[in-house]
Amino acid sequence: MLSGDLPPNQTVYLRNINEKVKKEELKRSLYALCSQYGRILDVVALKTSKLRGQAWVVFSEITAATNAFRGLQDFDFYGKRMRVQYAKTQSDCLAKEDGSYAPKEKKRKQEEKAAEKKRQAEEAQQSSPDAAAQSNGTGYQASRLGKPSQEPPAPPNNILFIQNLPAETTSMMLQILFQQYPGFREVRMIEAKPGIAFVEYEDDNQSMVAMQALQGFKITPYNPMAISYAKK
DNA sequence: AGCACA
Repeated sequence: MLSGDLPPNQTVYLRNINEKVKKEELKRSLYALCSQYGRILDVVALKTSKLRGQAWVVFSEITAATNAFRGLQDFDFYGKRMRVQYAKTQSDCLAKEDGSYAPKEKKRKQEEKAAEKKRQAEEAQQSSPDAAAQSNGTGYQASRLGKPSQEPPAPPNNILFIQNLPAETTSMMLQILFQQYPGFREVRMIEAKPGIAFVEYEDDNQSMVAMQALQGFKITPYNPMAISYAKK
């Protein structure tokens, strides 16, 4: 009897994750990696002593979870072989959808405290007169894809040029995605130029395969990546 | 290995 054979669940439980990865980066990398298998509703990761090295990824469809279960078994993630199981229970974000969510007694007090804190923070916001003016209301900056260029796109070659990446993107996150395709060599990012990256493959065919696979791929819900060939 | 929902 293997420990891993729980019944299928919309949520996959991941373990044997490199514990050095920071929580926010971990969530983003998992979001990026797991989005290949379907729409993700939530990623949960905690770094408490009992829960570090583990994460839950909640899919909108059980079939997506099943594909992730198969596709990511033993996936090399930050240098460790990730293990995938189905979650034992339903995720809260799904219970909230179908109305069956009942907060656990344990947490009630903490939540009340958090709500109180939030209220106070909002009050503080309102007393700052130009807080609203600093935001464009969309929650993120207008994307800077650069001026529509007159020049024709660069011809196919072994280096991909990636644009429209969210500012939080790290080269490790891109490596996790792009190294899944054969011939991967390296990711290069430029400190002074957020939102773009170069990904090199051994040859033109391999870069094309990766481009087709990841064109428009969303690392976060609002940033479909735009992949073209690098100018040489 | 460890199954949560900061």
